[in-house]
Amino acid sequence: MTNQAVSKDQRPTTADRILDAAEDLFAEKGYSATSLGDVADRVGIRSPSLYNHFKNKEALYQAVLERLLTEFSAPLAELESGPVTNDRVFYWLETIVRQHHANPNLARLLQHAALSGGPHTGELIDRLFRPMFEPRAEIEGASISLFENTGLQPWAVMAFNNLVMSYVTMAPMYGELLGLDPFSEEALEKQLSLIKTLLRAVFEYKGA
Amino acid sequence: MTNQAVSKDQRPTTADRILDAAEDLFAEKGYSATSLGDVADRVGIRSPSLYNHFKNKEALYQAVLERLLTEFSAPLAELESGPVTNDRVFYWLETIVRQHHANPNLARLLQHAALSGGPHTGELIDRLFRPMFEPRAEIEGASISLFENTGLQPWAVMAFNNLVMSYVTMAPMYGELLGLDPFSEEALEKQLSLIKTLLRAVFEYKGA
DNA sequence: TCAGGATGGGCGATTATTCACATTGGTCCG
DNA sequence: CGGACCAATGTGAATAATCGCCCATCCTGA
Repeated sequence: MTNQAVSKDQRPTTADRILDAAEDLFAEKGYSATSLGDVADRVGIRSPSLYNHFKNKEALYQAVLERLLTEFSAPLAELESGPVTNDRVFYWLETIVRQHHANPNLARLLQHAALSGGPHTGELIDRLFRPMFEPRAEIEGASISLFENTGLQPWAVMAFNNLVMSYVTMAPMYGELLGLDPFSEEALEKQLSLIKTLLRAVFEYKGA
Repeated sequence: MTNQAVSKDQRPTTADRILDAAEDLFAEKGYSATSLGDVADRVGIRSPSLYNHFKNKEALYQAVLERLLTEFSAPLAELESGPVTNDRVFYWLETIVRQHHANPNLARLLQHAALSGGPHTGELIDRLFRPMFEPRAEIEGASISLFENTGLQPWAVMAFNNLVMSYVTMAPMYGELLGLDPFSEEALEKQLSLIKTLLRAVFEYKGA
């Protein structure tokens, strides 16, 4: 939240403040349950003023989505820029966990889209998930024997991705059960160590 | 969906048909994005008729939730009725995976509630998750060494639960990536074998 | 002076909810 | 057996609130 404008101006432009507010609200309530009145209230303006910056509600949503997608696309591109080794998978996983922890809104937006299967989902699939399932993404080296001939590897990719994203979308509900604010620094460390442990267990597992 | 009335009548009552329709719609769109007109249309009546069976929209939602919670509460109660061994954890996990696969609506409803953090979440926590985190739920036997002194065990419980539920809420989005209808029999087997493999890797993992 | 941005007012559509009324099926009574 | 009652259920019309969106107007800073 509170993404800053890139220019060296000190104050973010109105359009950016609208994007910030809309991002939070779309992520929390979903597209149709978010009213432009709510967005305007949060920015501190009246709702007709929004139309000075965005054509309509749908365009505002698209702009929010665009900003989030570019923000999150870097790590995966980086991973694919070289050979996919165990170490680099670890590093990539840690990066996206930290990224979703720092800004949970993309995961939440994605979850809303997946649930209501709206028209936005197609683009999300192509830009976020498709690259992960390219044949390119096979893990090199013989170190991963667990899913070798089972056809389960794409399913494992999906599972680990779900694990990262559902932490963001579900953890708030577990908050008091765990006795820890899920978005605290301490919780981040715990979730990182859990996920890395799982990944290590997968990598080092030698058949039954 | 299409939960049948328990009585030996052949035709489900109108109230049940309303519950069926509302369950699907609430699960898909969430509470506020679901209109009573949509529900009525799906049942084949006019929206004012709904008020002959439920006091208002909120009461309808509560009734849907109640029916789902009782439907899903059996397996966990069963698990807790005896010593928690590895084998019984496997069996429990398989049972709830099959259950969510057969009716994805509880997971979807839960995800909506978690995202918008509405007033419904408290009850859900208490009735579904709290039991899993009771001290009772420690796994007996020395076979699980992975999380022994790390304090990660509740986090692992959350992680596996997220894994099961996010399959239901996210898999439709992966559908074409996996090349398989996520709710087909074949996909169920794949997801079962993946989750059991992960659990086995966790159980059998012996330190770093 | 002028353009970008904010505003109040208002329009048409949708929503949850209410209410008076029609229809129905079954039960009781003569 | 027939008709009178009744409770349950469905319906159209209407209401108040909210929503996305448009427009004429106004303010302000360069």
